[in-house]
This record gives sequence, structure tokens and C-alpha cells, in this order.
Amino acid sequence: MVTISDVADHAGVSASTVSYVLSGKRSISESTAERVRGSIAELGYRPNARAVALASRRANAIALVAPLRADNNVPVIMQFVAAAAMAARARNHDVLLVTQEEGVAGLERVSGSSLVDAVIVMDVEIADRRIPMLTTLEIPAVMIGHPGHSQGISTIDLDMAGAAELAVQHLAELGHRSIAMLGSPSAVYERKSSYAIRFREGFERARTEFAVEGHWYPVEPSYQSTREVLQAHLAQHPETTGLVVHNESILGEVLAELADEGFRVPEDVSLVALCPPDLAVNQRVALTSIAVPTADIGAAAVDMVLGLVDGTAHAESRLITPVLTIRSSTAGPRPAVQPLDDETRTP
Amino acid sequence: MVTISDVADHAGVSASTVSYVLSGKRSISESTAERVRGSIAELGYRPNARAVALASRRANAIALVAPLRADNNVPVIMQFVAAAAMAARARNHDVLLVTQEEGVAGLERVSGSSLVDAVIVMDVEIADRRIPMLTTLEIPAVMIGHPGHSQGISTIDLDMAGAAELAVQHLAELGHRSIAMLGSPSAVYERKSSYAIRFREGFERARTEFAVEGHWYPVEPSYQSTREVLQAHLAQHPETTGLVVHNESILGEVLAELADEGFRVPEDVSLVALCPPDLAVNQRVALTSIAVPTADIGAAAVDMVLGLVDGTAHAESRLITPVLTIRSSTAGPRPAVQPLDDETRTP
DNA sequence: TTGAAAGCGTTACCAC
DNA sequence: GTGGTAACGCTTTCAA
Repeated sequence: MVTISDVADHAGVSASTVSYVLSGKRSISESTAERVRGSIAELGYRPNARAVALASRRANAIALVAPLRADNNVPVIMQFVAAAAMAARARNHDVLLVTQEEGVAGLERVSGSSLVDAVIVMDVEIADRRIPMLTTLEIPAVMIGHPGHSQGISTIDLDMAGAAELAVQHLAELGHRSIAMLGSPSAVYERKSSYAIRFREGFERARTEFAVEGHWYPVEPSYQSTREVLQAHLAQHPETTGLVVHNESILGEVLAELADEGFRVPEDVSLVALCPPDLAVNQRVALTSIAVPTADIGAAAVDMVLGLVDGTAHAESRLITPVLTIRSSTAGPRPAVQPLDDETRTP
Repeated sequence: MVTISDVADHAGVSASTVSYVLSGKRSISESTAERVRGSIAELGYRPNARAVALASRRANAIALVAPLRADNNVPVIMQFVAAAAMAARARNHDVLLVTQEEGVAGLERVSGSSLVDAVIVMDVEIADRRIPMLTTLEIPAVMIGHPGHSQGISTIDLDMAGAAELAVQHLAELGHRSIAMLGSPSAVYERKSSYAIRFREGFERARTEFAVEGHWYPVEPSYQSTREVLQAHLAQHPETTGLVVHNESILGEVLAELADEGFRVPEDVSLVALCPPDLAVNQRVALTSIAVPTADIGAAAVDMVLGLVDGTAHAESRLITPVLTIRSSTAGPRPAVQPLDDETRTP
């Protein structure tokens, strides 16, 4: 292994000088800098990350606590992870993956052993047991999600409540008066994942706000569950013409089932989804949808937490405004059977 | 921060003694060991991972190069990552996530800077440009996948060719004589991802081996593509009664499309999928399927590479035997129009 | 069974 | 503008 002293010797300077030309933390004459760079290239010197971390008190790494469970939103999780990893690399940091299962202990471990400089926690629950512990950590943290009480820990997420309201608003403005929300699997609500709870709350609030009839259901990621929920609801509420789907993995099933039952989209039923754009576009009908801006959120989480690390930022809670993209799955409800009534009344 | 010397002072021993009670690398009298453990607990001492890494020449971390792109098999990728992370933790190692985009440079970086002790590379291509570089690394590597030439680098994967053959064999033995394979998106074949190429090769070999007619098609992850490919094939080959699907994201669409066209599964068409079991089970028909044993492969990859790190193992290539689980999507083809012919022949 | 001390490869402070 | 040299917090050899 080539060390900094090897480079120093080769360039005829001291080790500290080599360190300084690398870090730029003090001015070096162009001539020696050039010489040092030459030696570095010639010898193929690579700074030893372990020694750098120990001496500089910076690991140049952040921990990412990710829910790697089988879930309905795996692609979204993956996009968060990818975005965070890329953003971290762009700022010269690496990402240490910590599984959700490690829980509180995992956070204690990576922080207590100074493995990383900061931590990003995904899939936060409304009353997440990790939050109190995050406040005691010596390293900064940011959560992707929006718990009930962030207790001074930075958070960032899509405004899920706003997203649900936006979906309902869109349908309501088109004239739909009865709307059903097909939600995430029940386990997601049971563990009170903030993204799902917030979306549901937004849906319920929007119901009042826009004076529409509204019902919501958890849906398991299966054809069976999708079919049952949809059939049961439509049997009880045949007046329903609007659907809000917050469950990526059943989109195809919902559309198939609607087709099976003779409902056309958007002529008979309008549908708004919360899902990645590519999923929305690749269905039998291009779906009007709200996207989770995973790339933005992942990158912002990294920026926020590194800002805390170097002291250039303070804790904050960011909520990203949802954007609805209108495609082909939403339209005004058809004018009911009015024309016929008119005719029978004519004579 | 509590250091090892703090503990040593508190326990009235030397730092080396503390180190040895922690590592167990030399015998310590039970009395002092007890005293040291007490001090550790009392002071809340956590060894500094950076210092440990530097002094012991072990980072206790492995790099995992994962394709975090949007792809058709995101859930499988995620399961590999989760399995590797858990296996690593079980062996007291952490996982550093390296994105596929970092490519060769990423491997050079984490290895050259001694960030990690070993590397696991996923989604290997047939002639992967990273292989020659892996051979030059100072740290061991294993690839998840099965390239054309592993050049002495350990590999592990499901026997994808065998999986395809198994699928065809199952259909052939049921009596199907014309089989279509709906494969991964074309981009996967273009970049020559080993898993897809191997599966296709196995399919083509099985065609001959079991003397069946066989055609394969790449399918994009969309309703549109699924529909087009299926309709085009069935129009040209109405005799097809067997389907092999190597593309998780279109399973629902395939079944929906078959239903739309009036084909019953398995009465008219039998279908074998290569996909996670939960996906197979949650379709409108429970699918006969071959699973990728992600947990086994991920754990084995970690075991193999850590075995190389501590010198207790040698490079090897492992291929895991595929297992087919019969569910409700496969049956013998219906007896064609034979009965009618018999009757016309009777008189 | 235990202690002292020399590294591990950098960084950054203190001199000049 | 540059060099010397303590740290950084631990592991491990050498001695006792």
C-alpha cells in the first residue's frame, strides 16, 4: 500500500504538505503542488479512508435506515435509496445500509461506534419509537416521513395529506360526488406508517372540504383483495364515480376489475393514483397521478443532514407540495340518465 | 466520548487488557474480566469503529454494488440487498451501498481507499467490464450472477438456464407442444444481463431437448407491450398452449389479457412464471412458479466473500438448483378437437 | 496473567 | 510557503 509518506518522499516534501495539497486547506506554491500531484499519480496513491476518518473525525459516510421488507411500495423505497446514494456520492459521502429490523439498536450501534457522520431514517411511523433516541444521538439525523412529533429532528416528505386533498379536489371539481379510496395493505395502517396515515387523513379532510361522499379501504396486494374490496364497495355505493388509489401494486388489478365489471375509465369511473410516473403511464389507461418526488426527497434528505453535520443548517421540517399530472383516467362523470327522464317527461 | 483508556483507568488495568477482554484473543483472569466488563457497562463504552478499522486492518464492512435502476425486477433486487445486509450483520459486518452507476470507478474507490474488506457485485453481465478489474483488487469479491468468464472470481446464482429448462420440461411433460416465453424488457437483453441471457439460453436448449415448438419475446413492463406481444404471437401460433414468463411486472397483465381473449388458465393455456412466491400466489390464478432463492443467495454471497477475507475458503462458482412449485396455472392441454373427429369417423 | 509501547495512516496545530 | 510532530483510538508485539 502506498502511504502519504511514500508520496512525500517521492516528491521531496513532508507528509503534511501532501495532505494540504490534497485538502487545499492551506496555500501551496504551484510548483510543489504540481510535483506532489505528479508523485500521487505516479505512485497511484489513494488516501486510506480509515486513517482519514480517524484523524479527521469524519467518516464521510451516512447511515440510511431503509425498510427492505416486502411491501407494496418497494419501487418507491428503492428510488429513495438510489437518490440518497447518488446525492451522497455527489457530496463525497458513502452510504451505509442499515435495515429497519435493526431498529433502535442499529441506530445506537452506527452512531455510538462513530461509524457514520449522520443518519437518514426512512418509513417513519406516526409515533416512531426511534425518534426519542434520535434526539440523544451525537450525530445529526433526518427522517423521510412526517411523524406526529418530530421532537426537533429534521423531516422531509411529500405532503401526503395535501396529495390526498389534491386528488379529491381534482375529482370533485370534475363533478364527482362519491369517491372511494383504495389504500395500502392493512399492515401499513396498523403500524401507522406516516405516509399512509397522512394520506388517509388528507382524504378524510377533503371529504368534508369538498363536500363529497367518501369511503376508504385498505387493500392487500392481491387480485383477490382488490376484487373483493372493489365489488363490495360498488355494490353498496353504485353512485361512486371517483377512485383514489394509494397502492402501487394493485393498479393493474383495479383497472382489470373495472373492465371486467363493465366500467369504462374514465367514462364511467375516474381514477387518480399516487404512484411513480412510469407505472401510471404503463397501464391500459394512462393514469392521472400524483408522483412521489423520490429523487428530490432523497437528495434533499442528504443535503439537510450534511448541512447539519457541517453546521451550515438547522433542523427543519420540509413538506413538498404535491403535483397532479392529468392523463387519461379522469373526466367528468357521465350525465347520468337525465336525457331519458327528459324525454319521458316531454309529451 | 469514552475511550478504551477511560475504561482501563476505571477498571485499574491497561488498555491492552481491555482490548483483550473484548476480543477474547488472550486469556484473562475471570476477576479482571468481570471488572472490565463492569467498567464498560458503567461508562457506556463503545469501541470506535474508525480506530478499530485502522489498527486491525479490518473495516468489518463489505461493499454491495447494486443496480438501483428502475427495472422489472426491483423486488428481487431488494430482496438480495436485504438478505445480504442481514447476513452481513449476522457476521458482524456492515454493508456499504455502491450504485451500479459508479461502475468500475466505484469498485476502485472503495477498494483502493480500504473502505471495505470485500465486495459483492450484483447484476453481472455476460462479458462484464468489471470482472477484469475485480481480479486486480486487493480485496476479495463475489458476483451474484453467472458471467461468461468469471476469471477466478467467485460467483453464485440460481441456475437460470436450468430454471428455464425446468419450466419447459414441466409444460412438455404435461403435453404442451408449443410454448412461448415472455421475457424481460429488451434493454435487459441488450446489456446482456447474465440472468436473462442464461434463462433465454436454457429456454432455447429446452426447446430441442423436449422437442417442443418455442418462441421467445422481450416484453416491456407495460400493458401495451404485453398485449401486443401476446396477441401477435397467438395470432401467428394459435397452437400455443404453454407460456413461460420471466418478467415479474407483467404477470397481472398477461393473465388479464388471456382472460380478455377468452383463454382460461390452465384449461386453455398453462403458465409457468419465474418470480417471487408471493407474487405467484396473489394473481387471479395461483401461478406455478420457480422462485429465485434470494435469501439463500444473498446469505451465501456474504458467507463466500467473508470466507475469502479470512482465508477459510477459496474461489468457487455455485449454481443453485431451481425448484418448481406447482400451483393452479398449469395442467395438460385440453384434448383438442379429437372427440369430434372420432365421432365423424364412427359411422 | 498482565502492562508498556510501537504502530496503523492521516490530519492539523505549532513552528519557522 | 513548508516541515515537524502530536494527536486520533485502537490492536498487537514484546517483555515481564
